[in-house]
Amino acid sequence: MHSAPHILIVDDHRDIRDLVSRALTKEGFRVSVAADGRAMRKVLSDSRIDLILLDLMLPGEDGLSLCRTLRAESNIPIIMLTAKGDEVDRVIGLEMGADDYLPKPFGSRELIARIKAVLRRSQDSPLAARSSERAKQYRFDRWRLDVGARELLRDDGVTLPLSTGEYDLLIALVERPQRVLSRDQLLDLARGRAANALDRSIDTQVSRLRRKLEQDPGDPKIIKTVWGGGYMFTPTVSRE
Amino acid sequence: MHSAPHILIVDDHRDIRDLVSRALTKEGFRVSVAADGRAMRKVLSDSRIDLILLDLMLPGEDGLSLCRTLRAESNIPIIMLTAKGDEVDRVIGLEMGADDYLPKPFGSRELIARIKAVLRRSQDSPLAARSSERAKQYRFDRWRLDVGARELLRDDGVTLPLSTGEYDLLIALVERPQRVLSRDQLLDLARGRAANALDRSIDTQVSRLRRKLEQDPGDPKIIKTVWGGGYMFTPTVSRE
DNA sequence: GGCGCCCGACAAACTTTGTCACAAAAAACC
DNA sequence: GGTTTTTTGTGACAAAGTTTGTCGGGCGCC
Repeated sequence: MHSAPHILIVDDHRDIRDLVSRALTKEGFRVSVAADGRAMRKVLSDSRIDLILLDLMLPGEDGLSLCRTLRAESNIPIIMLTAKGDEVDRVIGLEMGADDYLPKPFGSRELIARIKAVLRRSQDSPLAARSSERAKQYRFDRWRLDVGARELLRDDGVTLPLSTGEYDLLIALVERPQRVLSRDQLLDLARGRAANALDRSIDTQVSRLRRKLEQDPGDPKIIKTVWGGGYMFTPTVSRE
Repeated sequence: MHSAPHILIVDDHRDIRDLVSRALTKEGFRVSVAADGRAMRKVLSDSRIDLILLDLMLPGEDGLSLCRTLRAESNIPIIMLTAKGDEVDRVIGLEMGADDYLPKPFGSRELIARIKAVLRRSQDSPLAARSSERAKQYRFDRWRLDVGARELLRDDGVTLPLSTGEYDLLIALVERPQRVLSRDQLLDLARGRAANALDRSIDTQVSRLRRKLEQDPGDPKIIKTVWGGGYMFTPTVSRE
């Protein structure tokens, strides 16, 4: 990936979030933050995260159980952070599926080195790590999107070929129906990169998708434009 | 083997992983690391490993039971590492099927010597190591791939001859259906070597495979291209 | 109703992939 | 042991896919 990886920091201490966030930003990463599990889930559904820094001690649901939940549904690499440096936590963290473990206090140099190491490792298996696994199908309007076969089927049986870019964008939309998604978000979700000022690539891709799946591309019913906001995927989607 | 062997280090101590990793890389090996059994299995499914360095003491599933499991399903050579230098472990390790045994602390010179010895030994009996896989068949689309006979059979009874390279690539794909595999991964899985910058050999081989097993090689349904990502084997595969 | 900004469309520039021809390497054959 | 045949890798070029630039029209705001 030639674009900056997107790191999510989950920690209830604002000072830590700010400190780490600044260090990572300076290093060129894109950074999001969350103070607890609920906020974490929100960020995960709004953007594509390449790695999570997860504090062990959190209010409400603690880091370990979050880690286990995350592992159950995705392969996003996790680095555990913890104040206690004892062996027990370390072992538990790795058992829960963390990819690495870093005891506080840590220096930013070390943190960055660890992050890069974990990212490098997880990139050896690039797309395998991305979408939640089991073969699925989505149904909406008169369409069926087969995730295993990367195919778009119309109710009358016709198979519409989708390019990789169209497919990735459609998945991002279909998995977040009835929500306004900004171009930035879509670019992040579908391509894993940030937008630069005059970025029209999402517009172009939406236009191509509409041409393929709208009955009247001039009056779109499925992917609607939200003026000044982005796009919204309006049909109800059923997962199978 | 004219290409660098790929060694997997399984140890929960980061410092050991890093140290050994550095020593082996300097020696010209390709290296992957894993902190526990889960990570180990992930690496094994994503790449072709020529030898495993397995720590006896691991969080969760311990080294001995991992060793036994590994032996049950593959013949990858294993060198056991252990902190306790007593005789008992050594005997147990070898009984579990390890190919060699190395007590910590060990020097990198000694480690490398043992690795080379084990690799040499396992290459002396290359086919013995391979054919112990019980004869299998894979079915997909209208094809049947007979692993024992290295034959590709179409439902109408026609046998399609496959070259060694085509066969190896097809096996790599068939064993990882519905997953995007990068060219690097495929090269590693099918040829056991790393890619150099302008490597088009996988493209060519995929093209040749498509010509043989797709109905319309111009619009492939079985091996799909993921633009910027690699290839994906889309049919559901059943093992017999 | 006019103004400025956002969006859609199209084309140009660029990147990635497919395939061909041929050379190199490996295997088979005599 | 040398020659023929088959298979595999490589570079070139065409085709497909994606991003960027530009322009005109439409939308909201005043």
